Amino acid sequence: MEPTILHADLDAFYASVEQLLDPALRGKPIAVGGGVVLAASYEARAFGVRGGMPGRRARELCPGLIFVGGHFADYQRLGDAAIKVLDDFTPLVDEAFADVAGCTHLFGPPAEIAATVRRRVRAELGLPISIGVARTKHLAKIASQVAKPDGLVVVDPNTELAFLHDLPVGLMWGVGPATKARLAEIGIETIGQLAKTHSGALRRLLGPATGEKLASLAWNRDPRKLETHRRSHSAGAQSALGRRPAEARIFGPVLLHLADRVASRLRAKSRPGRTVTVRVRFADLRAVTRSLTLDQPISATAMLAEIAEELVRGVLAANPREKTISLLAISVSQLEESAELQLELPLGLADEKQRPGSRQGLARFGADRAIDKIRQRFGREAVGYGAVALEARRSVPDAFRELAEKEL
DNA sequence: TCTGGGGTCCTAGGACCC
DNA sequence: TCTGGGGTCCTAGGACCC
Repeated sequence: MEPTILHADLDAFYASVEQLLDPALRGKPIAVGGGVVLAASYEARAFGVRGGMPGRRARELCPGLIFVGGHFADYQRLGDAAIKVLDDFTPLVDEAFADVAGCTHLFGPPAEIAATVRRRVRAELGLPISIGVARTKHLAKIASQVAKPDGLVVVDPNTELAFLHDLPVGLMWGVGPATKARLAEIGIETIGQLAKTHSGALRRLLGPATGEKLASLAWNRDPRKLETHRRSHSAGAQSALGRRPAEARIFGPVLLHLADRVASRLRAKSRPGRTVTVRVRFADLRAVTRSLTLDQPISATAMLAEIAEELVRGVLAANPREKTISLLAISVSQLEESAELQLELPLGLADEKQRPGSRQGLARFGADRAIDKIRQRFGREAVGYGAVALEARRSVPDAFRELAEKEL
């Protein structure tokens, strides 16, 4: 069987865009971000600079490092444009994967299609992109990592295991820092060593699900298909706060802003949810979550904010020694597939704690609808809750947040 | 002057029902 | 009355991915 699955990955994406926009940055070590590195150019990576690293640490590693602000709208535009190039070949596109099995009669063998995609992205967008081609998603993904930077790797179906087994386990799907460390403890560094380990031992070491999954991935027996229409199961928002007192005057406005972000997305897609989860991170980065599942789904901003605030108060009451918070998050899950107008009414609170009178409920529903409409016409910033107080403290622009949002 | 933001999946214990 | 088992839902925490 021919390898027909492509995985395309833009190299050091944000950093490459910055070097595209400003030729003076080309060939130089740059980092996108400030307090934390969101992306580093290959020149910076050579010094050990990595995404997610505190800016200060990055500067220590690479004294000449240039920080750039971040053109988030351009990342969005160019990322979409790259996916669009894949779309020109096949409708079977799932994130950065594409299955070209059905279009080789039009465009030639997969390797040729991959080469064309790379040429076009370079010519039309000015960006380097690496592509892996294989029979399975997992192998294609690994091949694209091996192809970096700016390369193409096609995995011959006859030598799949030979290709896979020489590589480090860290390249596998599902192997992050924790699993990698656990495997290292029993002497496993390569995918080949993992493959030769008894699956019972893996299950005991990593749990039944992870053990089973890694064993099947290591033997390339993971027939996962491309999914073109996945729906989200949750929607959330979070905000890092630095170090702030754990007081209502601080967390109240933040929660209102987060609730607004989440609830307006739920309303836009008519997908209210039943479970509200908050996450509170303390000064020492220890995080605690607390959740509540309602009888009825909700998508009203004020309702979500009130429930979230109750949950946060519960967390703080249970951790009386914590006086400082460093992050707050709200997530809504158990999303309903469809929402009639009825369900939008905030009558969902199951218990006696706070059931808003129906007049108040209707008024709030009207307020949400009015805000949604104004934003549709004039943009997100035109009107909102508590946004003014937050503007100065926000560590990351909303444009960056929107980049990470998935379609609900 | 230590660590961004939006998601998914897995695990494990307890409640509750049959 | 005591004991056993399975299924489902909820909650909390952790690991991982993009």
